[in-house]
Amino acid sequence: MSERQSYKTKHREELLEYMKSLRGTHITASEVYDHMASGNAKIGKATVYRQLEQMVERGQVLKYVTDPNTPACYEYVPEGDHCQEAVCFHCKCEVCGKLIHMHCEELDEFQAHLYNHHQFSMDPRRTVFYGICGACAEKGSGR
Amino acid sequence: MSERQSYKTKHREELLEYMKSLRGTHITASEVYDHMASGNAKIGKATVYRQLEQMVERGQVLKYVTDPNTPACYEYVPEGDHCQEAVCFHCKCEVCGKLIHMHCEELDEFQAHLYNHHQFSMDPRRTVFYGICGACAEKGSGR
DNA sequence: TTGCGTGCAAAGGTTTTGCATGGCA
DNA sequence: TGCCATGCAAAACCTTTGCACGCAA
Repeated sequence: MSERQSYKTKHREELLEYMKSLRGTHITASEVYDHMASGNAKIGKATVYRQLEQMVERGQVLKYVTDPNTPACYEYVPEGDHCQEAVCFHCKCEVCGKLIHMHCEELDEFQAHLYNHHQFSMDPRRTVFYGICGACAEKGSGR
Repeated sequence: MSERQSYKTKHREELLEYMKSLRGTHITASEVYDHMASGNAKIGKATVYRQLEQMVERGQVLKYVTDPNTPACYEYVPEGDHCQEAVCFHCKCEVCGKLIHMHCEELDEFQAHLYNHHQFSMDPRRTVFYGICGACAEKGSGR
């Protein structure tokens, strides 16, 4: 299986640069598109999707899918962090739909526990915790 | 937070019965719809989606989402495995597709941590941990 | 010159929703 | 009687695709 050729274009660089600048956060394709449109460099929506897809294939960017009817989120993977290093976890609020970033020791510990006691290697890049975020819980309680 | 009422209808029973019969396998909403249509009981597509959604809310069925452009998959959770009292979590092996049920203290603690420190109430009925099970990891290591 | 990259608009496919009607309790 | 369930079709949504042109190598 031969890798497909790829050219180094201005758009590719700009997009990757933007993704890098968001280090530690995720973003949807639409948001990327909007951002690029608001700047001086206007990039078509299809191109955004195509470039993002390529970045995912190269492992430069992670893609999170939560629901079929919700836009996918993309996140830049810092150079050194490739593979197992500390990756972010995500929580998805079922009320407001927000995808929340998370990074904490307890999670790492729990992951280790899963591996040591249950022989299960959880993949944080695929796993999303569903539930209700604090803000929505507050509003909802007064329902 | 009050649970919403729900009636016991013929369609609900038939759908749940069908999901049960698929024990150990997942299926898409469309496939469920097609199956029901081929039988004598014709059930509307919207109803299939709505019932499946309710089953997910009750923890009777798990929902898997892979890609935004791919239909979601549903899988029945065997009775014995979803315990009423203690909450049950699920791990899904991405290699063999096996659904693993578990509940352990560490998990409960982690859930509590999420709530206390991140104000996030995780819903174990909707959350699925993706990863690789012990058996597959062993086989895979010789890759 | 070759073949990937790009833009636009249209297509594609799944899931949701509106609304009137039917059925459970 | 009061709600929930259902069906149908239309709507909504994100994402992909077709095609002609531009640009990297």
